[in-house]
Amino acid sequence: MALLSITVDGVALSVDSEQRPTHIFAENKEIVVCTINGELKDLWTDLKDGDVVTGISISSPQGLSVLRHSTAHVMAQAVQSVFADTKLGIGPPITDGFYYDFDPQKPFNPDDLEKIESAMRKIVKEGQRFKRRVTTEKDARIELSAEPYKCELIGLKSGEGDEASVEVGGAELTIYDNLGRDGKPVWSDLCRGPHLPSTKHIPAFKLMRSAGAYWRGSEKNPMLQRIYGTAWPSQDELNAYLELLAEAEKRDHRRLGTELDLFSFPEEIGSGLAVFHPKGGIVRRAMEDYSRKRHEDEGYEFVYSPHITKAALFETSGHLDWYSEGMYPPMILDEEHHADGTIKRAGQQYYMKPMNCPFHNLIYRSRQRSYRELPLRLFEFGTVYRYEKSGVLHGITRARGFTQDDAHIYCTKEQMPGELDSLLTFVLNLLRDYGLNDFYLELSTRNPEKSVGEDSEWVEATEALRLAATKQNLELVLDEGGAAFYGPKISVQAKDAIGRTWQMSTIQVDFQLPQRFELEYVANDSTRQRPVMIHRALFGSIERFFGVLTEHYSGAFPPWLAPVQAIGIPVADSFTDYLDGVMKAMRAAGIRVDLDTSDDRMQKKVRNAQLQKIPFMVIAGEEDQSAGAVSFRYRNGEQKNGIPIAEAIAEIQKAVQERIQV
RNA sequence: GCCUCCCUAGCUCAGUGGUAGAGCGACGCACUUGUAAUGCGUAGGUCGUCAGUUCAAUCCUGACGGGGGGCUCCA
Repeated sequence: MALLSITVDGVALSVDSEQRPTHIFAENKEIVVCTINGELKDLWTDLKDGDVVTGISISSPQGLSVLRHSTAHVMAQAVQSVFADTKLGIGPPITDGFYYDFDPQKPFNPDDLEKIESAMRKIVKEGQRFKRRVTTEKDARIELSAEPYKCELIGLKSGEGDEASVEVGGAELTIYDNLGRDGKPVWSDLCRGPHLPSTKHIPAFKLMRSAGAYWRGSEKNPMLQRIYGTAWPSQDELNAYLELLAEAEKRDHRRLGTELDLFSFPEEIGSGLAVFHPKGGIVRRAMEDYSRKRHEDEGYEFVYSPHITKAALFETSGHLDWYSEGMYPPMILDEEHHADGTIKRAGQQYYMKPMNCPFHNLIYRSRQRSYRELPLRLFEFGTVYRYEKSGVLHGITRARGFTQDDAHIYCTKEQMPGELDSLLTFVLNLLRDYGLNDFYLELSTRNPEKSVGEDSEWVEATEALRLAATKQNLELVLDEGGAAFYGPKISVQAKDAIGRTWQMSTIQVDFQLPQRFELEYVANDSTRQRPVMIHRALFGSIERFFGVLTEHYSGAFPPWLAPVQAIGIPVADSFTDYLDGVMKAMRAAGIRVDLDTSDDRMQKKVRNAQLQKIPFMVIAGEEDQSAGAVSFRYRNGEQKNGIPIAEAIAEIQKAVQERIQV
């Protein structure tokens, strides 16, 4: 028997030539796949002399991907066993799980998912081995003649980067056979691999939902049925993941919006159009007031513009050419008709504004501008209307009418780097004030095929953005070619309390609009120059930011944002008058208070206040009254008794002023 | 826009081809209580809208409106 000299996890070993990684790592159940000479391979791969083998744990990022990809295969096998005549699409791993696209006779329903899941459990229990087999394009086409989508993929073998590469992206065209107990293939799928050694290595999985999805991601293609699933190295990790989802559902802003009486979407108004109730109104106003104050401090000037405009403005800006399908259709005014219905006099078209920048440009252009005025920073809480496709609406975070905290900065080329730098610092600090602390930045650069402007302009602006970003000491992710056609941008991504990422602020350089609006300033040498224009929004939309904060805080807003900052709860009715006096003093001190004078027992009042997530419960009974004091109960259940009234007021005021969470 | 599921009281949800029920909430009465639900009672619904099938529709079918989950999109 021949011996091979190989390196395993950095240690030189001699093994006999029959040995494969699965034998070498047999002791360590965590190892489910390996790299051989740097390439990710099955544990069943044949070894050669000199190979460098490294075991990959199921819990590592690569291991998780393989686990999830293999689980997708098991699901596909189960689907075809339960629903014969189902054609296969693709089935890659994704964050936290996997999906597989199918073309079934009938779309799946929730009962089907249960059937599929139990078929999967059977396959997992059988411990089918995943066996790699190299094939040729010709043979594969014959073998997969019943799988039209797979055949389409074979032709795309060289395709890189898209999800289909999981199937056919490797150097060789390969098929994975699942071997039954007798060692014979029970199911096969065109796939690049690698896979777990066997289906028995899938510790914990669950099917989540089915959904429609366009074949290969294009709406021009037929729609397939996608099933999403999740898979984890242990049942505990699966449970933790499911708990996270349950937690996310509990803090869903749409649910909290109803529970806390913040806002609603009356059907009568229309899809994607919200009304804010008094309590939501308080939160929103607190958000706006603080933002306004900070912008004032930062040298912004406040402007206002109308909600509708004649078409010409959006012709100048170009929006009617590019985005008219995203705009509400025009109102036609003053049109006159002949008796036969033909047009006697053409009307004027007015549009709802989908953005504010053209208006701000008109303000800039309303008179001659001097270099001494720059940078000119125009700010507006501008309400815009966009005809979003019905399927994309999502509560208050993706609506058809919303208000941007929109500003446009006009500056000289020389001022741009400094302006971007201070702007980014301002943005991040403001977001921190609202309680978001975990950020990364994304720099979107030019797509040469779809962009306007000079190379030198792009380079200059992109470098200025990059420099500003680098200074923040935050992770910077490059979004190559992801810029809008008119200029590069930085976006701030923020992580919320349960680790979800939200795209927040954007800072965008625009080479297009100053030109289209012929914006100019008079430079110190009397020449006319074109200013640089920077678009920026911190919240993006106030409504969306409201929704994000609601989910981030799970409705338990910090005192400065809370609709009711303190609620008075008498131990019994006889203390209501005393507490009313305390509440009046608090109100006079600028605190938003409520007094619970209902018939409920004190315990019930505490419960209600707790469910309303009110930061301070101010409780008073005999002991407090005789001491001229109150007792606090906080949202976390802690309490503090016998606080003199003045101290109680000071404590609340301090929390509000310092915008701390309690 | 596309696929799919859903719409019953203010909220959360049961239920049936013969015009409906619970819990919470609201309102009333009694009770007067020190940190997450006191008891009793009352009111509240043309079962999203409009058509169709049927002797009969909240239930079946269709269209429309609104919503959920995805896909595509997101200036």
